[in-house]
Amino acid sequence: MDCSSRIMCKGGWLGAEGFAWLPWATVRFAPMTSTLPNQASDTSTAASRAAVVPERPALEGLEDKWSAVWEREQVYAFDRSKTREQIFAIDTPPPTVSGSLHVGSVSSYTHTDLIARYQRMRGKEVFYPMGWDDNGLPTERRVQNFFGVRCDPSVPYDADFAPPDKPDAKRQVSISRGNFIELCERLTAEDEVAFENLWRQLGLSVDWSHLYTTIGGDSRTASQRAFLRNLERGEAYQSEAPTLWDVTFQTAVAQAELEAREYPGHFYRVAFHGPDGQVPIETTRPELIAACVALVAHPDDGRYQPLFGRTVRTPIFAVEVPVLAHPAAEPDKGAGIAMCCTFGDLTDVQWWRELQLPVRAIIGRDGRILRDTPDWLAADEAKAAYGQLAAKTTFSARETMAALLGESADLMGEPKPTQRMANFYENGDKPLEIVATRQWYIRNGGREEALREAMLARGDQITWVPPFMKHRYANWVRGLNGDWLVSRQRYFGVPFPLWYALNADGEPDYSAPLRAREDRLPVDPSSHVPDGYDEAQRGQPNGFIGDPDVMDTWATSSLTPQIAGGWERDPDLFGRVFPMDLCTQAHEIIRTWLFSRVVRSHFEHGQTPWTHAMISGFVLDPDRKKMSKSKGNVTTPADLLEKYGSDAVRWRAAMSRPGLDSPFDESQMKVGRRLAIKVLNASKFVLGMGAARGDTTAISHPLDLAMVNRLRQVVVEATQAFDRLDYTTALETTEKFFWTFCDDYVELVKERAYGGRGDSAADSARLALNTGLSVQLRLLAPFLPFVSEEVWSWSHDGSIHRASWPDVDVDLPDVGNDPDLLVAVAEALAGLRGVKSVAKVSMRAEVSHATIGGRADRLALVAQAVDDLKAAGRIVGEVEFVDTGSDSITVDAVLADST
RNA sequence: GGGCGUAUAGCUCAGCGGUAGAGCACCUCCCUUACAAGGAGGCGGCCGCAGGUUCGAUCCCUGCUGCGCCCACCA
Repeated sequence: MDCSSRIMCKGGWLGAEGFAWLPWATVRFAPMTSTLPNQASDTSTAASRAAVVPERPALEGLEDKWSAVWEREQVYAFDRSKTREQIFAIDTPPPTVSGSLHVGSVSSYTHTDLIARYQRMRGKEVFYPMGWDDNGLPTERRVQNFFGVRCDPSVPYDADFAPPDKPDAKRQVSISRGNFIELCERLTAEDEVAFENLWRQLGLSVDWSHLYTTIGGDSRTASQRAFLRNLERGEAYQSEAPTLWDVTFQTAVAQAELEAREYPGHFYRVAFHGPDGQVPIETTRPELIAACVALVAHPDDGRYQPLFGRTVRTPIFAVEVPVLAHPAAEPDKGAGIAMCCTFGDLTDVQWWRELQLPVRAIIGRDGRILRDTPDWLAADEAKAAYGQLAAKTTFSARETMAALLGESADLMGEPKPTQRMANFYENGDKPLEIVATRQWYIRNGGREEALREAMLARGDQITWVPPFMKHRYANWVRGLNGDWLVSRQRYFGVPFPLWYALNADGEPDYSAPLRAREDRLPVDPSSHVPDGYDEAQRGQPNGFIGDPDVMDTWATSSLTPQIAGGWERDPDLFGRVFPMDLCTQAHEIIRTWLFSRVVRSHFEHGQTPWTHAMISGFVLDPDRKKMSKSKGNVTTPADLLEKYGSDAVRWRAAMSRPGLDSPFDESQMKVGRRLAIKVLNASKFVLGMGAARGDTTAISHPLDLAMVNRLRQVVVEATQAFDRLDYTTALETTEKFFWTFCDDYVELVKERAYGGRGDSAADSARLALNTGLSVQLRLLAPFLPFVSEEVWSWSHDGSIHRASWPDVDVDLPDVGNDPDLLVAVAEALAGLRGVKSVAKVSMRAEVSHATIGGRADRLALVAQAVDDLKAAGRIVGEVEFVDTGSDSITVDAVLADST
């Protein structure tokens, strides 16, 4: 070995005995345990198979290559022979198929996959199914236009049906619900292929044999069974009540699907006619004056107290309505007295209910003013005025009313423009109306304190990541103002498994629904017949009709753990995966998907559906606005994956922590790509270094031992981070070490590994390099599944994704060496580089004399690896150590050229 | 209006009672036999504002302010 350099000592602290234990004299590490681990032998064979390392490794093509291999070898197949304790089960959101996947989806699903891959390498059998949410309105609309058909539930199923050759949007063919669903399935199947391909390209380690769709048979069966049981236990009920109604889709919608948006309008100051003169009110909806049932003011409002208990006459229609007191009226809003109509808003509903007012509805399900003149309008002038409104949309009826009020001098002053917030269906573009209809509800705590508390308690049983997301859940549950409205007046959804008997007059008896038997599910009540009836009795007096409605899409997706887990369909499987370990999703659907699953699981199983909920943030556009298709600021993920590689995009996703929104920044993708390329090149170097003799016990050089010990710390930290679902810290810890490994450690040991200082010294370096690489590849595998698999394949037969997660007791000998040795030597090397950089010379420039300053104990560490430092720093002359007492290592160097 | 989060370098973000950190960007230099799709070095901060606790506060407490999200808000 090269001992030609003299170690000089100024302070006298570095006596000859200080080097007695230097590693080339004595090997100092704990002996390996008798059971030599697999990975240790792997690393020793790794170098010998280096012939397969490609000459110029590249990222291009790795996605196609490895996703095909993973599929062929069923690397991610779930082994259902494992017990519940050995299994890690994940409930992941089924993407809406008729939408499109965006970078936010890619980010969020990657987060799930990181955990899945980590748990799999930790030895868990991971149950990671995927679903497609193809059940819902967007699909319906698309199918109608694409095929030129419309669903008519009264039409019987036609097994030989074929869609029109030339779709005619204006003359859509009426088809049965069964046929309509078949067309929906046919169209969504194409989208689902594209979705699956994208997920495979992204590297999601899903077991595709467990794929489900929310409109598929298993989902229909599970949805109907769960509903029937809710009904049986009294958790589901029907009610005829004012309901939020979307006039475009002509369906009821639930509280969870509302979105408040700004909506332009005007305040109209309108005179009602009181016994003592005019009573002005302010309204934004004068078209509802015909539906007015009362005026309401606050009980303490002195202005209106004289009117309480008396009546006033409505303008134009001359209907006498009472003036009533209710605390929900706000004196400082508008005129302080409001007209209560059936129904203009939810406050109207409250007044109507609590003041026991009559129903005077004038808006139909199509959002237009009812055609027939209501019977409460008696005066001829009133009937004439109504005739001008009938069949108009609310918008044009409002204009007509304003004109009429102007003519009758009941409009006081000019209407004042205003921006008000109005409730919209989240997928709709017109404000919701309120229409009294018969609907199905599932209890969710919105009306019962005890159930609400139970749901809050369920929230407490879940471990939330990040923890503050629990507030979102609690906030929502506390703010519920009614039960969950689950029926929709639509077709492409799961039908209610119910029929209603018709009496002699052909009127349905809603009080005693005819229920489908569980063993006949799934049923379509428009095609199937209830027990005891035959098809000929459908719609006939004393016969039956099917329930025409379908369930809310969330009524199905609220059962994804049950659907994916085989509830009642495959009890053996269900017993192994439920309750699940993890649910992952974005924060926007805590109120819908997450909460509704808790509700269903609470009723059916008496527990939460999973133990942990990991909530992703959004990917925002560069201006920190939420990305949305309507804004046109969506970046398509396929292009990104193509341009930078999936590993790079996954890296970017992994850098955003759970629950935190993160702006999209394409330059970040380059950073991830650089890491992936670095993995290729560093691996090529290490594996191309040649064979090393022995196992990890032959690692003997102090620098190598320090690297190994530092890596032990990294493994512990990354593992602890992953265990608390903090994948970002796991990545940062690993990556930071990896760059040090490449930039400092590899550079320091390069010459020695090439054999420049003898076989024993070379073996130590090569073994440490191989061990270090093996461990780091496995630490990186969840993040960079493609490049890590590629590199692993150069020296292994099996998949890295089924290799074991690094274990300090198995992979890395505990050598009791100070990990700071690597840090201190790297600082010294950086100092040498700094000198050269300032002198603007090549890093290859030789150094004739170097003076290294620092605290004595750290200098002693540097001294142990001074041979490698001299090689890497091209120091041809002496190295002098000076005790400066400072924590940091400083370097002065004389360049050979300038001496 | 209620709730939650957030405010640190030009950008994206760590840190968190003890002398301010990383990556990107920018500037300078270097073709070095794993990697020029590289490498090395450097410039760059009233750690939002104001109080308080403390020997000491970017960190803990209080109050403001900005930004974001969720909820409520249709007279």
